[in-house]
Amino acid sequence: MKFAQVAINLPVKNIFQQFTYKVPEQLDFLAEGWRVVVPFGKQLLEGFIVGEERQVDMTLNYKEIVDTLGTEPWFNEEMLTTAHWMADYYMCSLAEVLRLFIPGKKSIVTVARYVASEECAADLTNYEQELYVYLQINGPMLRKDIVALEKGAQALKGLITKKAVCLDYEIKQKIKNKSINIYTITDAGKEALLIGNKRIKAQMAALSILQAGNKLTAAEFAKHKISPGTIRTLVLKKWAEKSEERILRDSYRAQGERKEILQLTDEQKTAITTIGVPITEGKYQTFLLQGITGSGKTEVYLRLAEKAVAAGKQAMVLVPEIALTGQIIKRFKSWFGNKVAVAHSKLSPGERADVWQRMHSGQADILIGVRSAVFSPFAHLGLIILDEEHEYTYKQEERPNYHARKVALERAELAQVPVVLGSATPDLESYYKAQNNEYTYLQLTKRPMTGGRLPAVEIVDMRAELQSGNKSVLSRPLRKALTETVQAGEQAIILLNRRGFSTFVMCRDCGETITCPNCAVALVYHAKEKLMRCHYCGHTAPIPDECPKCHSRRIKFFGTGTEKAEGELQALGENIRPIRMDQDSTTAKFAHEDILQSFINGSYNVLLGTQMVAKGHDIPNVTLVGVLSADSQLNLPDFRSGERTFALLTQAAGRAGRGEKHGSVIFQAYDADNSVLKMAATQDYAGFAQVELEARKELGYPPYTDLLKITVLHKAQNLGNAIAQRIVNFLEAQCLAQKDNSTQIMGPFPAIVAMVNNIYRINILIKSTNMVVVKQILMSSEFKAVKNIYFDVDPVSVI
DNA sequence: AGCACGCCGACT
DNA sequence: GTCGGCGTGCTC
Repeated sequence: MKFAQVAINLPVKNIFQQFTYKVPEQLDFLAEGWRVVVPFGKQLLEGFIVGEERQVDMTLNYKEIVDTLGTEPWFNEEMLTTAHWMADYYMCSLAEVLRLFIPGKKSIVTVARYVASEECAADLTNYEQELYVYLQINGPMLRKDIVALEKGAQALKGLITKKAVCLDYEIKQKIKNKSINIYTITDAGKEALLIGNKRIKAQMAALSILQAGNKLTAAEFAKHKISPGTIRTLVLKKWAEKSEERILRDSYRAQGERKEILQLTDEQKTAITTIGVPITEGKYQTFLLQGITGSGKTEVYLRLAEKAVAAGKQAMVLVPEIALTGQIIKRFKSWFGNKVAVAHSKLSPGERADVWQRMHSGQADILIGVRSAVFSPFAHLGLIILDEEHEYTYKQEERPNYHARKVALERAELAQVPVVLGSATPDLESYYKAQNNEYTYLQLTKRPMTGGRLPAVEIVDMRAELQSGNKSVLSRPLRKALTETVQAGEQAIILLNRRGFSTFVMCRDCGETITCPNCAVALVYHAKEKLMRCHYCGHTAPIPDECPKCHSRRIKFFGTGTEKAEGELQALGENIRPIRMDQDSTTAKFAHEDILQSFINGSYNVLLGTQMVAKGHDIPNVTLVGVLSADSQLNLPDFRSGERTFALLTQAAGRAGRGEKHGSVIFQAYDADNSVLKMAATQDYAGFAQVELEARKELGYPPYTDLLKITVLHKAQNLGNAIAQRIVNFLEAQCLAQKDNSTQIMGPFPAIVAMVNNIYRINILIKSTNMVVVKQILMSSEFKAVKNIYFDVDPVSVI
């Protein structure tokens, strides 16, 4: 390779091209997939070699690759192909995508300093001369320090043009490998041990331990009461050898538990056998595993992973959120011990690098991780599992707006491995594909524990409650059920649907609400901090005692937050001991686990919180689940609001009656006749899917079309609108020119939250059955690199 | 991202 | 007339 195409590791969206670099002779082993250090402009940056450049323009003066990062290529062919596909599909640059495949955003930091050149032929001005001498005396200086000097910027500019200074780079590897000294016995040592020597007892003891233990660390020697001095002597005598070994940090190491082998149902056995075939054969095939809550999907995952491991392969297990996945991690750890690596967003770049290194080197067999784990390197990938595949946390809401499921499927096809998509309430797109035999559909319909009994669900009409004089957030049936549950020594979960439950302030006389001055949203009342806060920009304001508009003192607090609900629960009686779990109470790393633990051990008997109480965990003593305002999300103007509500309610309901006892569920709603609620109450997924799919077909929404959301951000509303309108006009003209009637352009219209931090947000929504062409049109237009324009391919939310 | 270039307002 | 504001464009 004489010349290489290099993608530069820069977090910018407007560099779409690759750059050509000369490969110096001493680095002629370089090939595709290597990470390198290259000069770029005035800086040294990390680059990714993505190919060989054969058509070189000899009139150009190419720069040379400076150094390598690592001792082998980081990207294999499968990763590079996935990256190319992603850049194309998600409308971004290759470099932007490649960055996702490396742990940490930057791998190197370069510090550039100006050095006075050895000789200086040109005439210098007084200031230049002064700086030149200053540099000679004080040594290399940072640009910012020179500029801080009097007339520094001017003098520096002069010296640069007169070639009297040059840049000196210091490259720092950002990720420090944590390593440890390891001692091994040498042949000479073995011999010495064989001969023996009574006068050096400690050394002989150390040698025999070494011979038995093979590799030992200083800490392990200490356990055997062998001092560091003795070890040093052994190394000096060449009886032992010191080497460095990288230690791979693992924050989940402690979670070891007993391996539990559960009895499998026939359905589970069928699923395991069916999916086992492509695992052993090494073939790409996608399975949709739909299992009702409590039907033992995790057990299936474990057996499948075991099959993969038995075949000498690795498994990637993706989960929506690590905090809600304690159970899965525990079970995998109990089965596979330290062969399990866990990757989540709270890992430091170093820790994440270690986890990925374990997968890359094949030291670990199983990777459990969130969205970003889909980019981990694997030595020999054999299986991909996506748990709760319908969850929207798999979609990245920032650039590049990828969906981990989509990426996983792509990688799986390239690596020829099977994918298992598991869910109780599959994403309608996945379900649709399963219906059309694109995916293999497998079902788990029975609960092994309670013989398939699902909880009884009651829908309570809150309007009727209000009419009969109950102003509380708790309906009478729910109060009654709560009292009975705690009296029976059982536990309850109360889910507050966040939306519609934040407390806002409104004037009773003029109807004015207190809104954020920077964003187009109402401020939320926080009782604990005694202030109003904006949930978008963090702006805070004091609690008003009069209306800012009409100065009326008749101000009312609307809505009910978790805090208020907690108060009402406590008022029910002293038998009720509620604990709250929401964003505010779970900021610490394991606070979530702690709260759950104290609920499980019975210190509290009512768990109250937002969406997170509905997910993941399995508490046998919970027999009652109440959902306050079950329908609040249904009113959002988003075509997926029905699907979201159905999934949430089904999951929440599934928390009741996980143990021996039968569970009951209460949905409180203002629109009690809503068909989505009714179908969620009877857990009728197939019925819901049929109705919903028909509606999607009618309205031209996924899975019948593809969506692309374009957002324009601008501090001036009219200018933003003008840009958006230009995009729409351009697209309409292009579609007309290409006689494309498979594309529908909607908008521009202001986003639901029309302004955040004083920046207006204007949306355009494109529905198309021919999205590839639409993307091509946009990517060859002037709009592709404009910084205020954002493309979101397959948006999760269209509002 | 950095950094240079370039075009307009407030100062020695 | 010069310093320096940040809008724009380029980096093999």
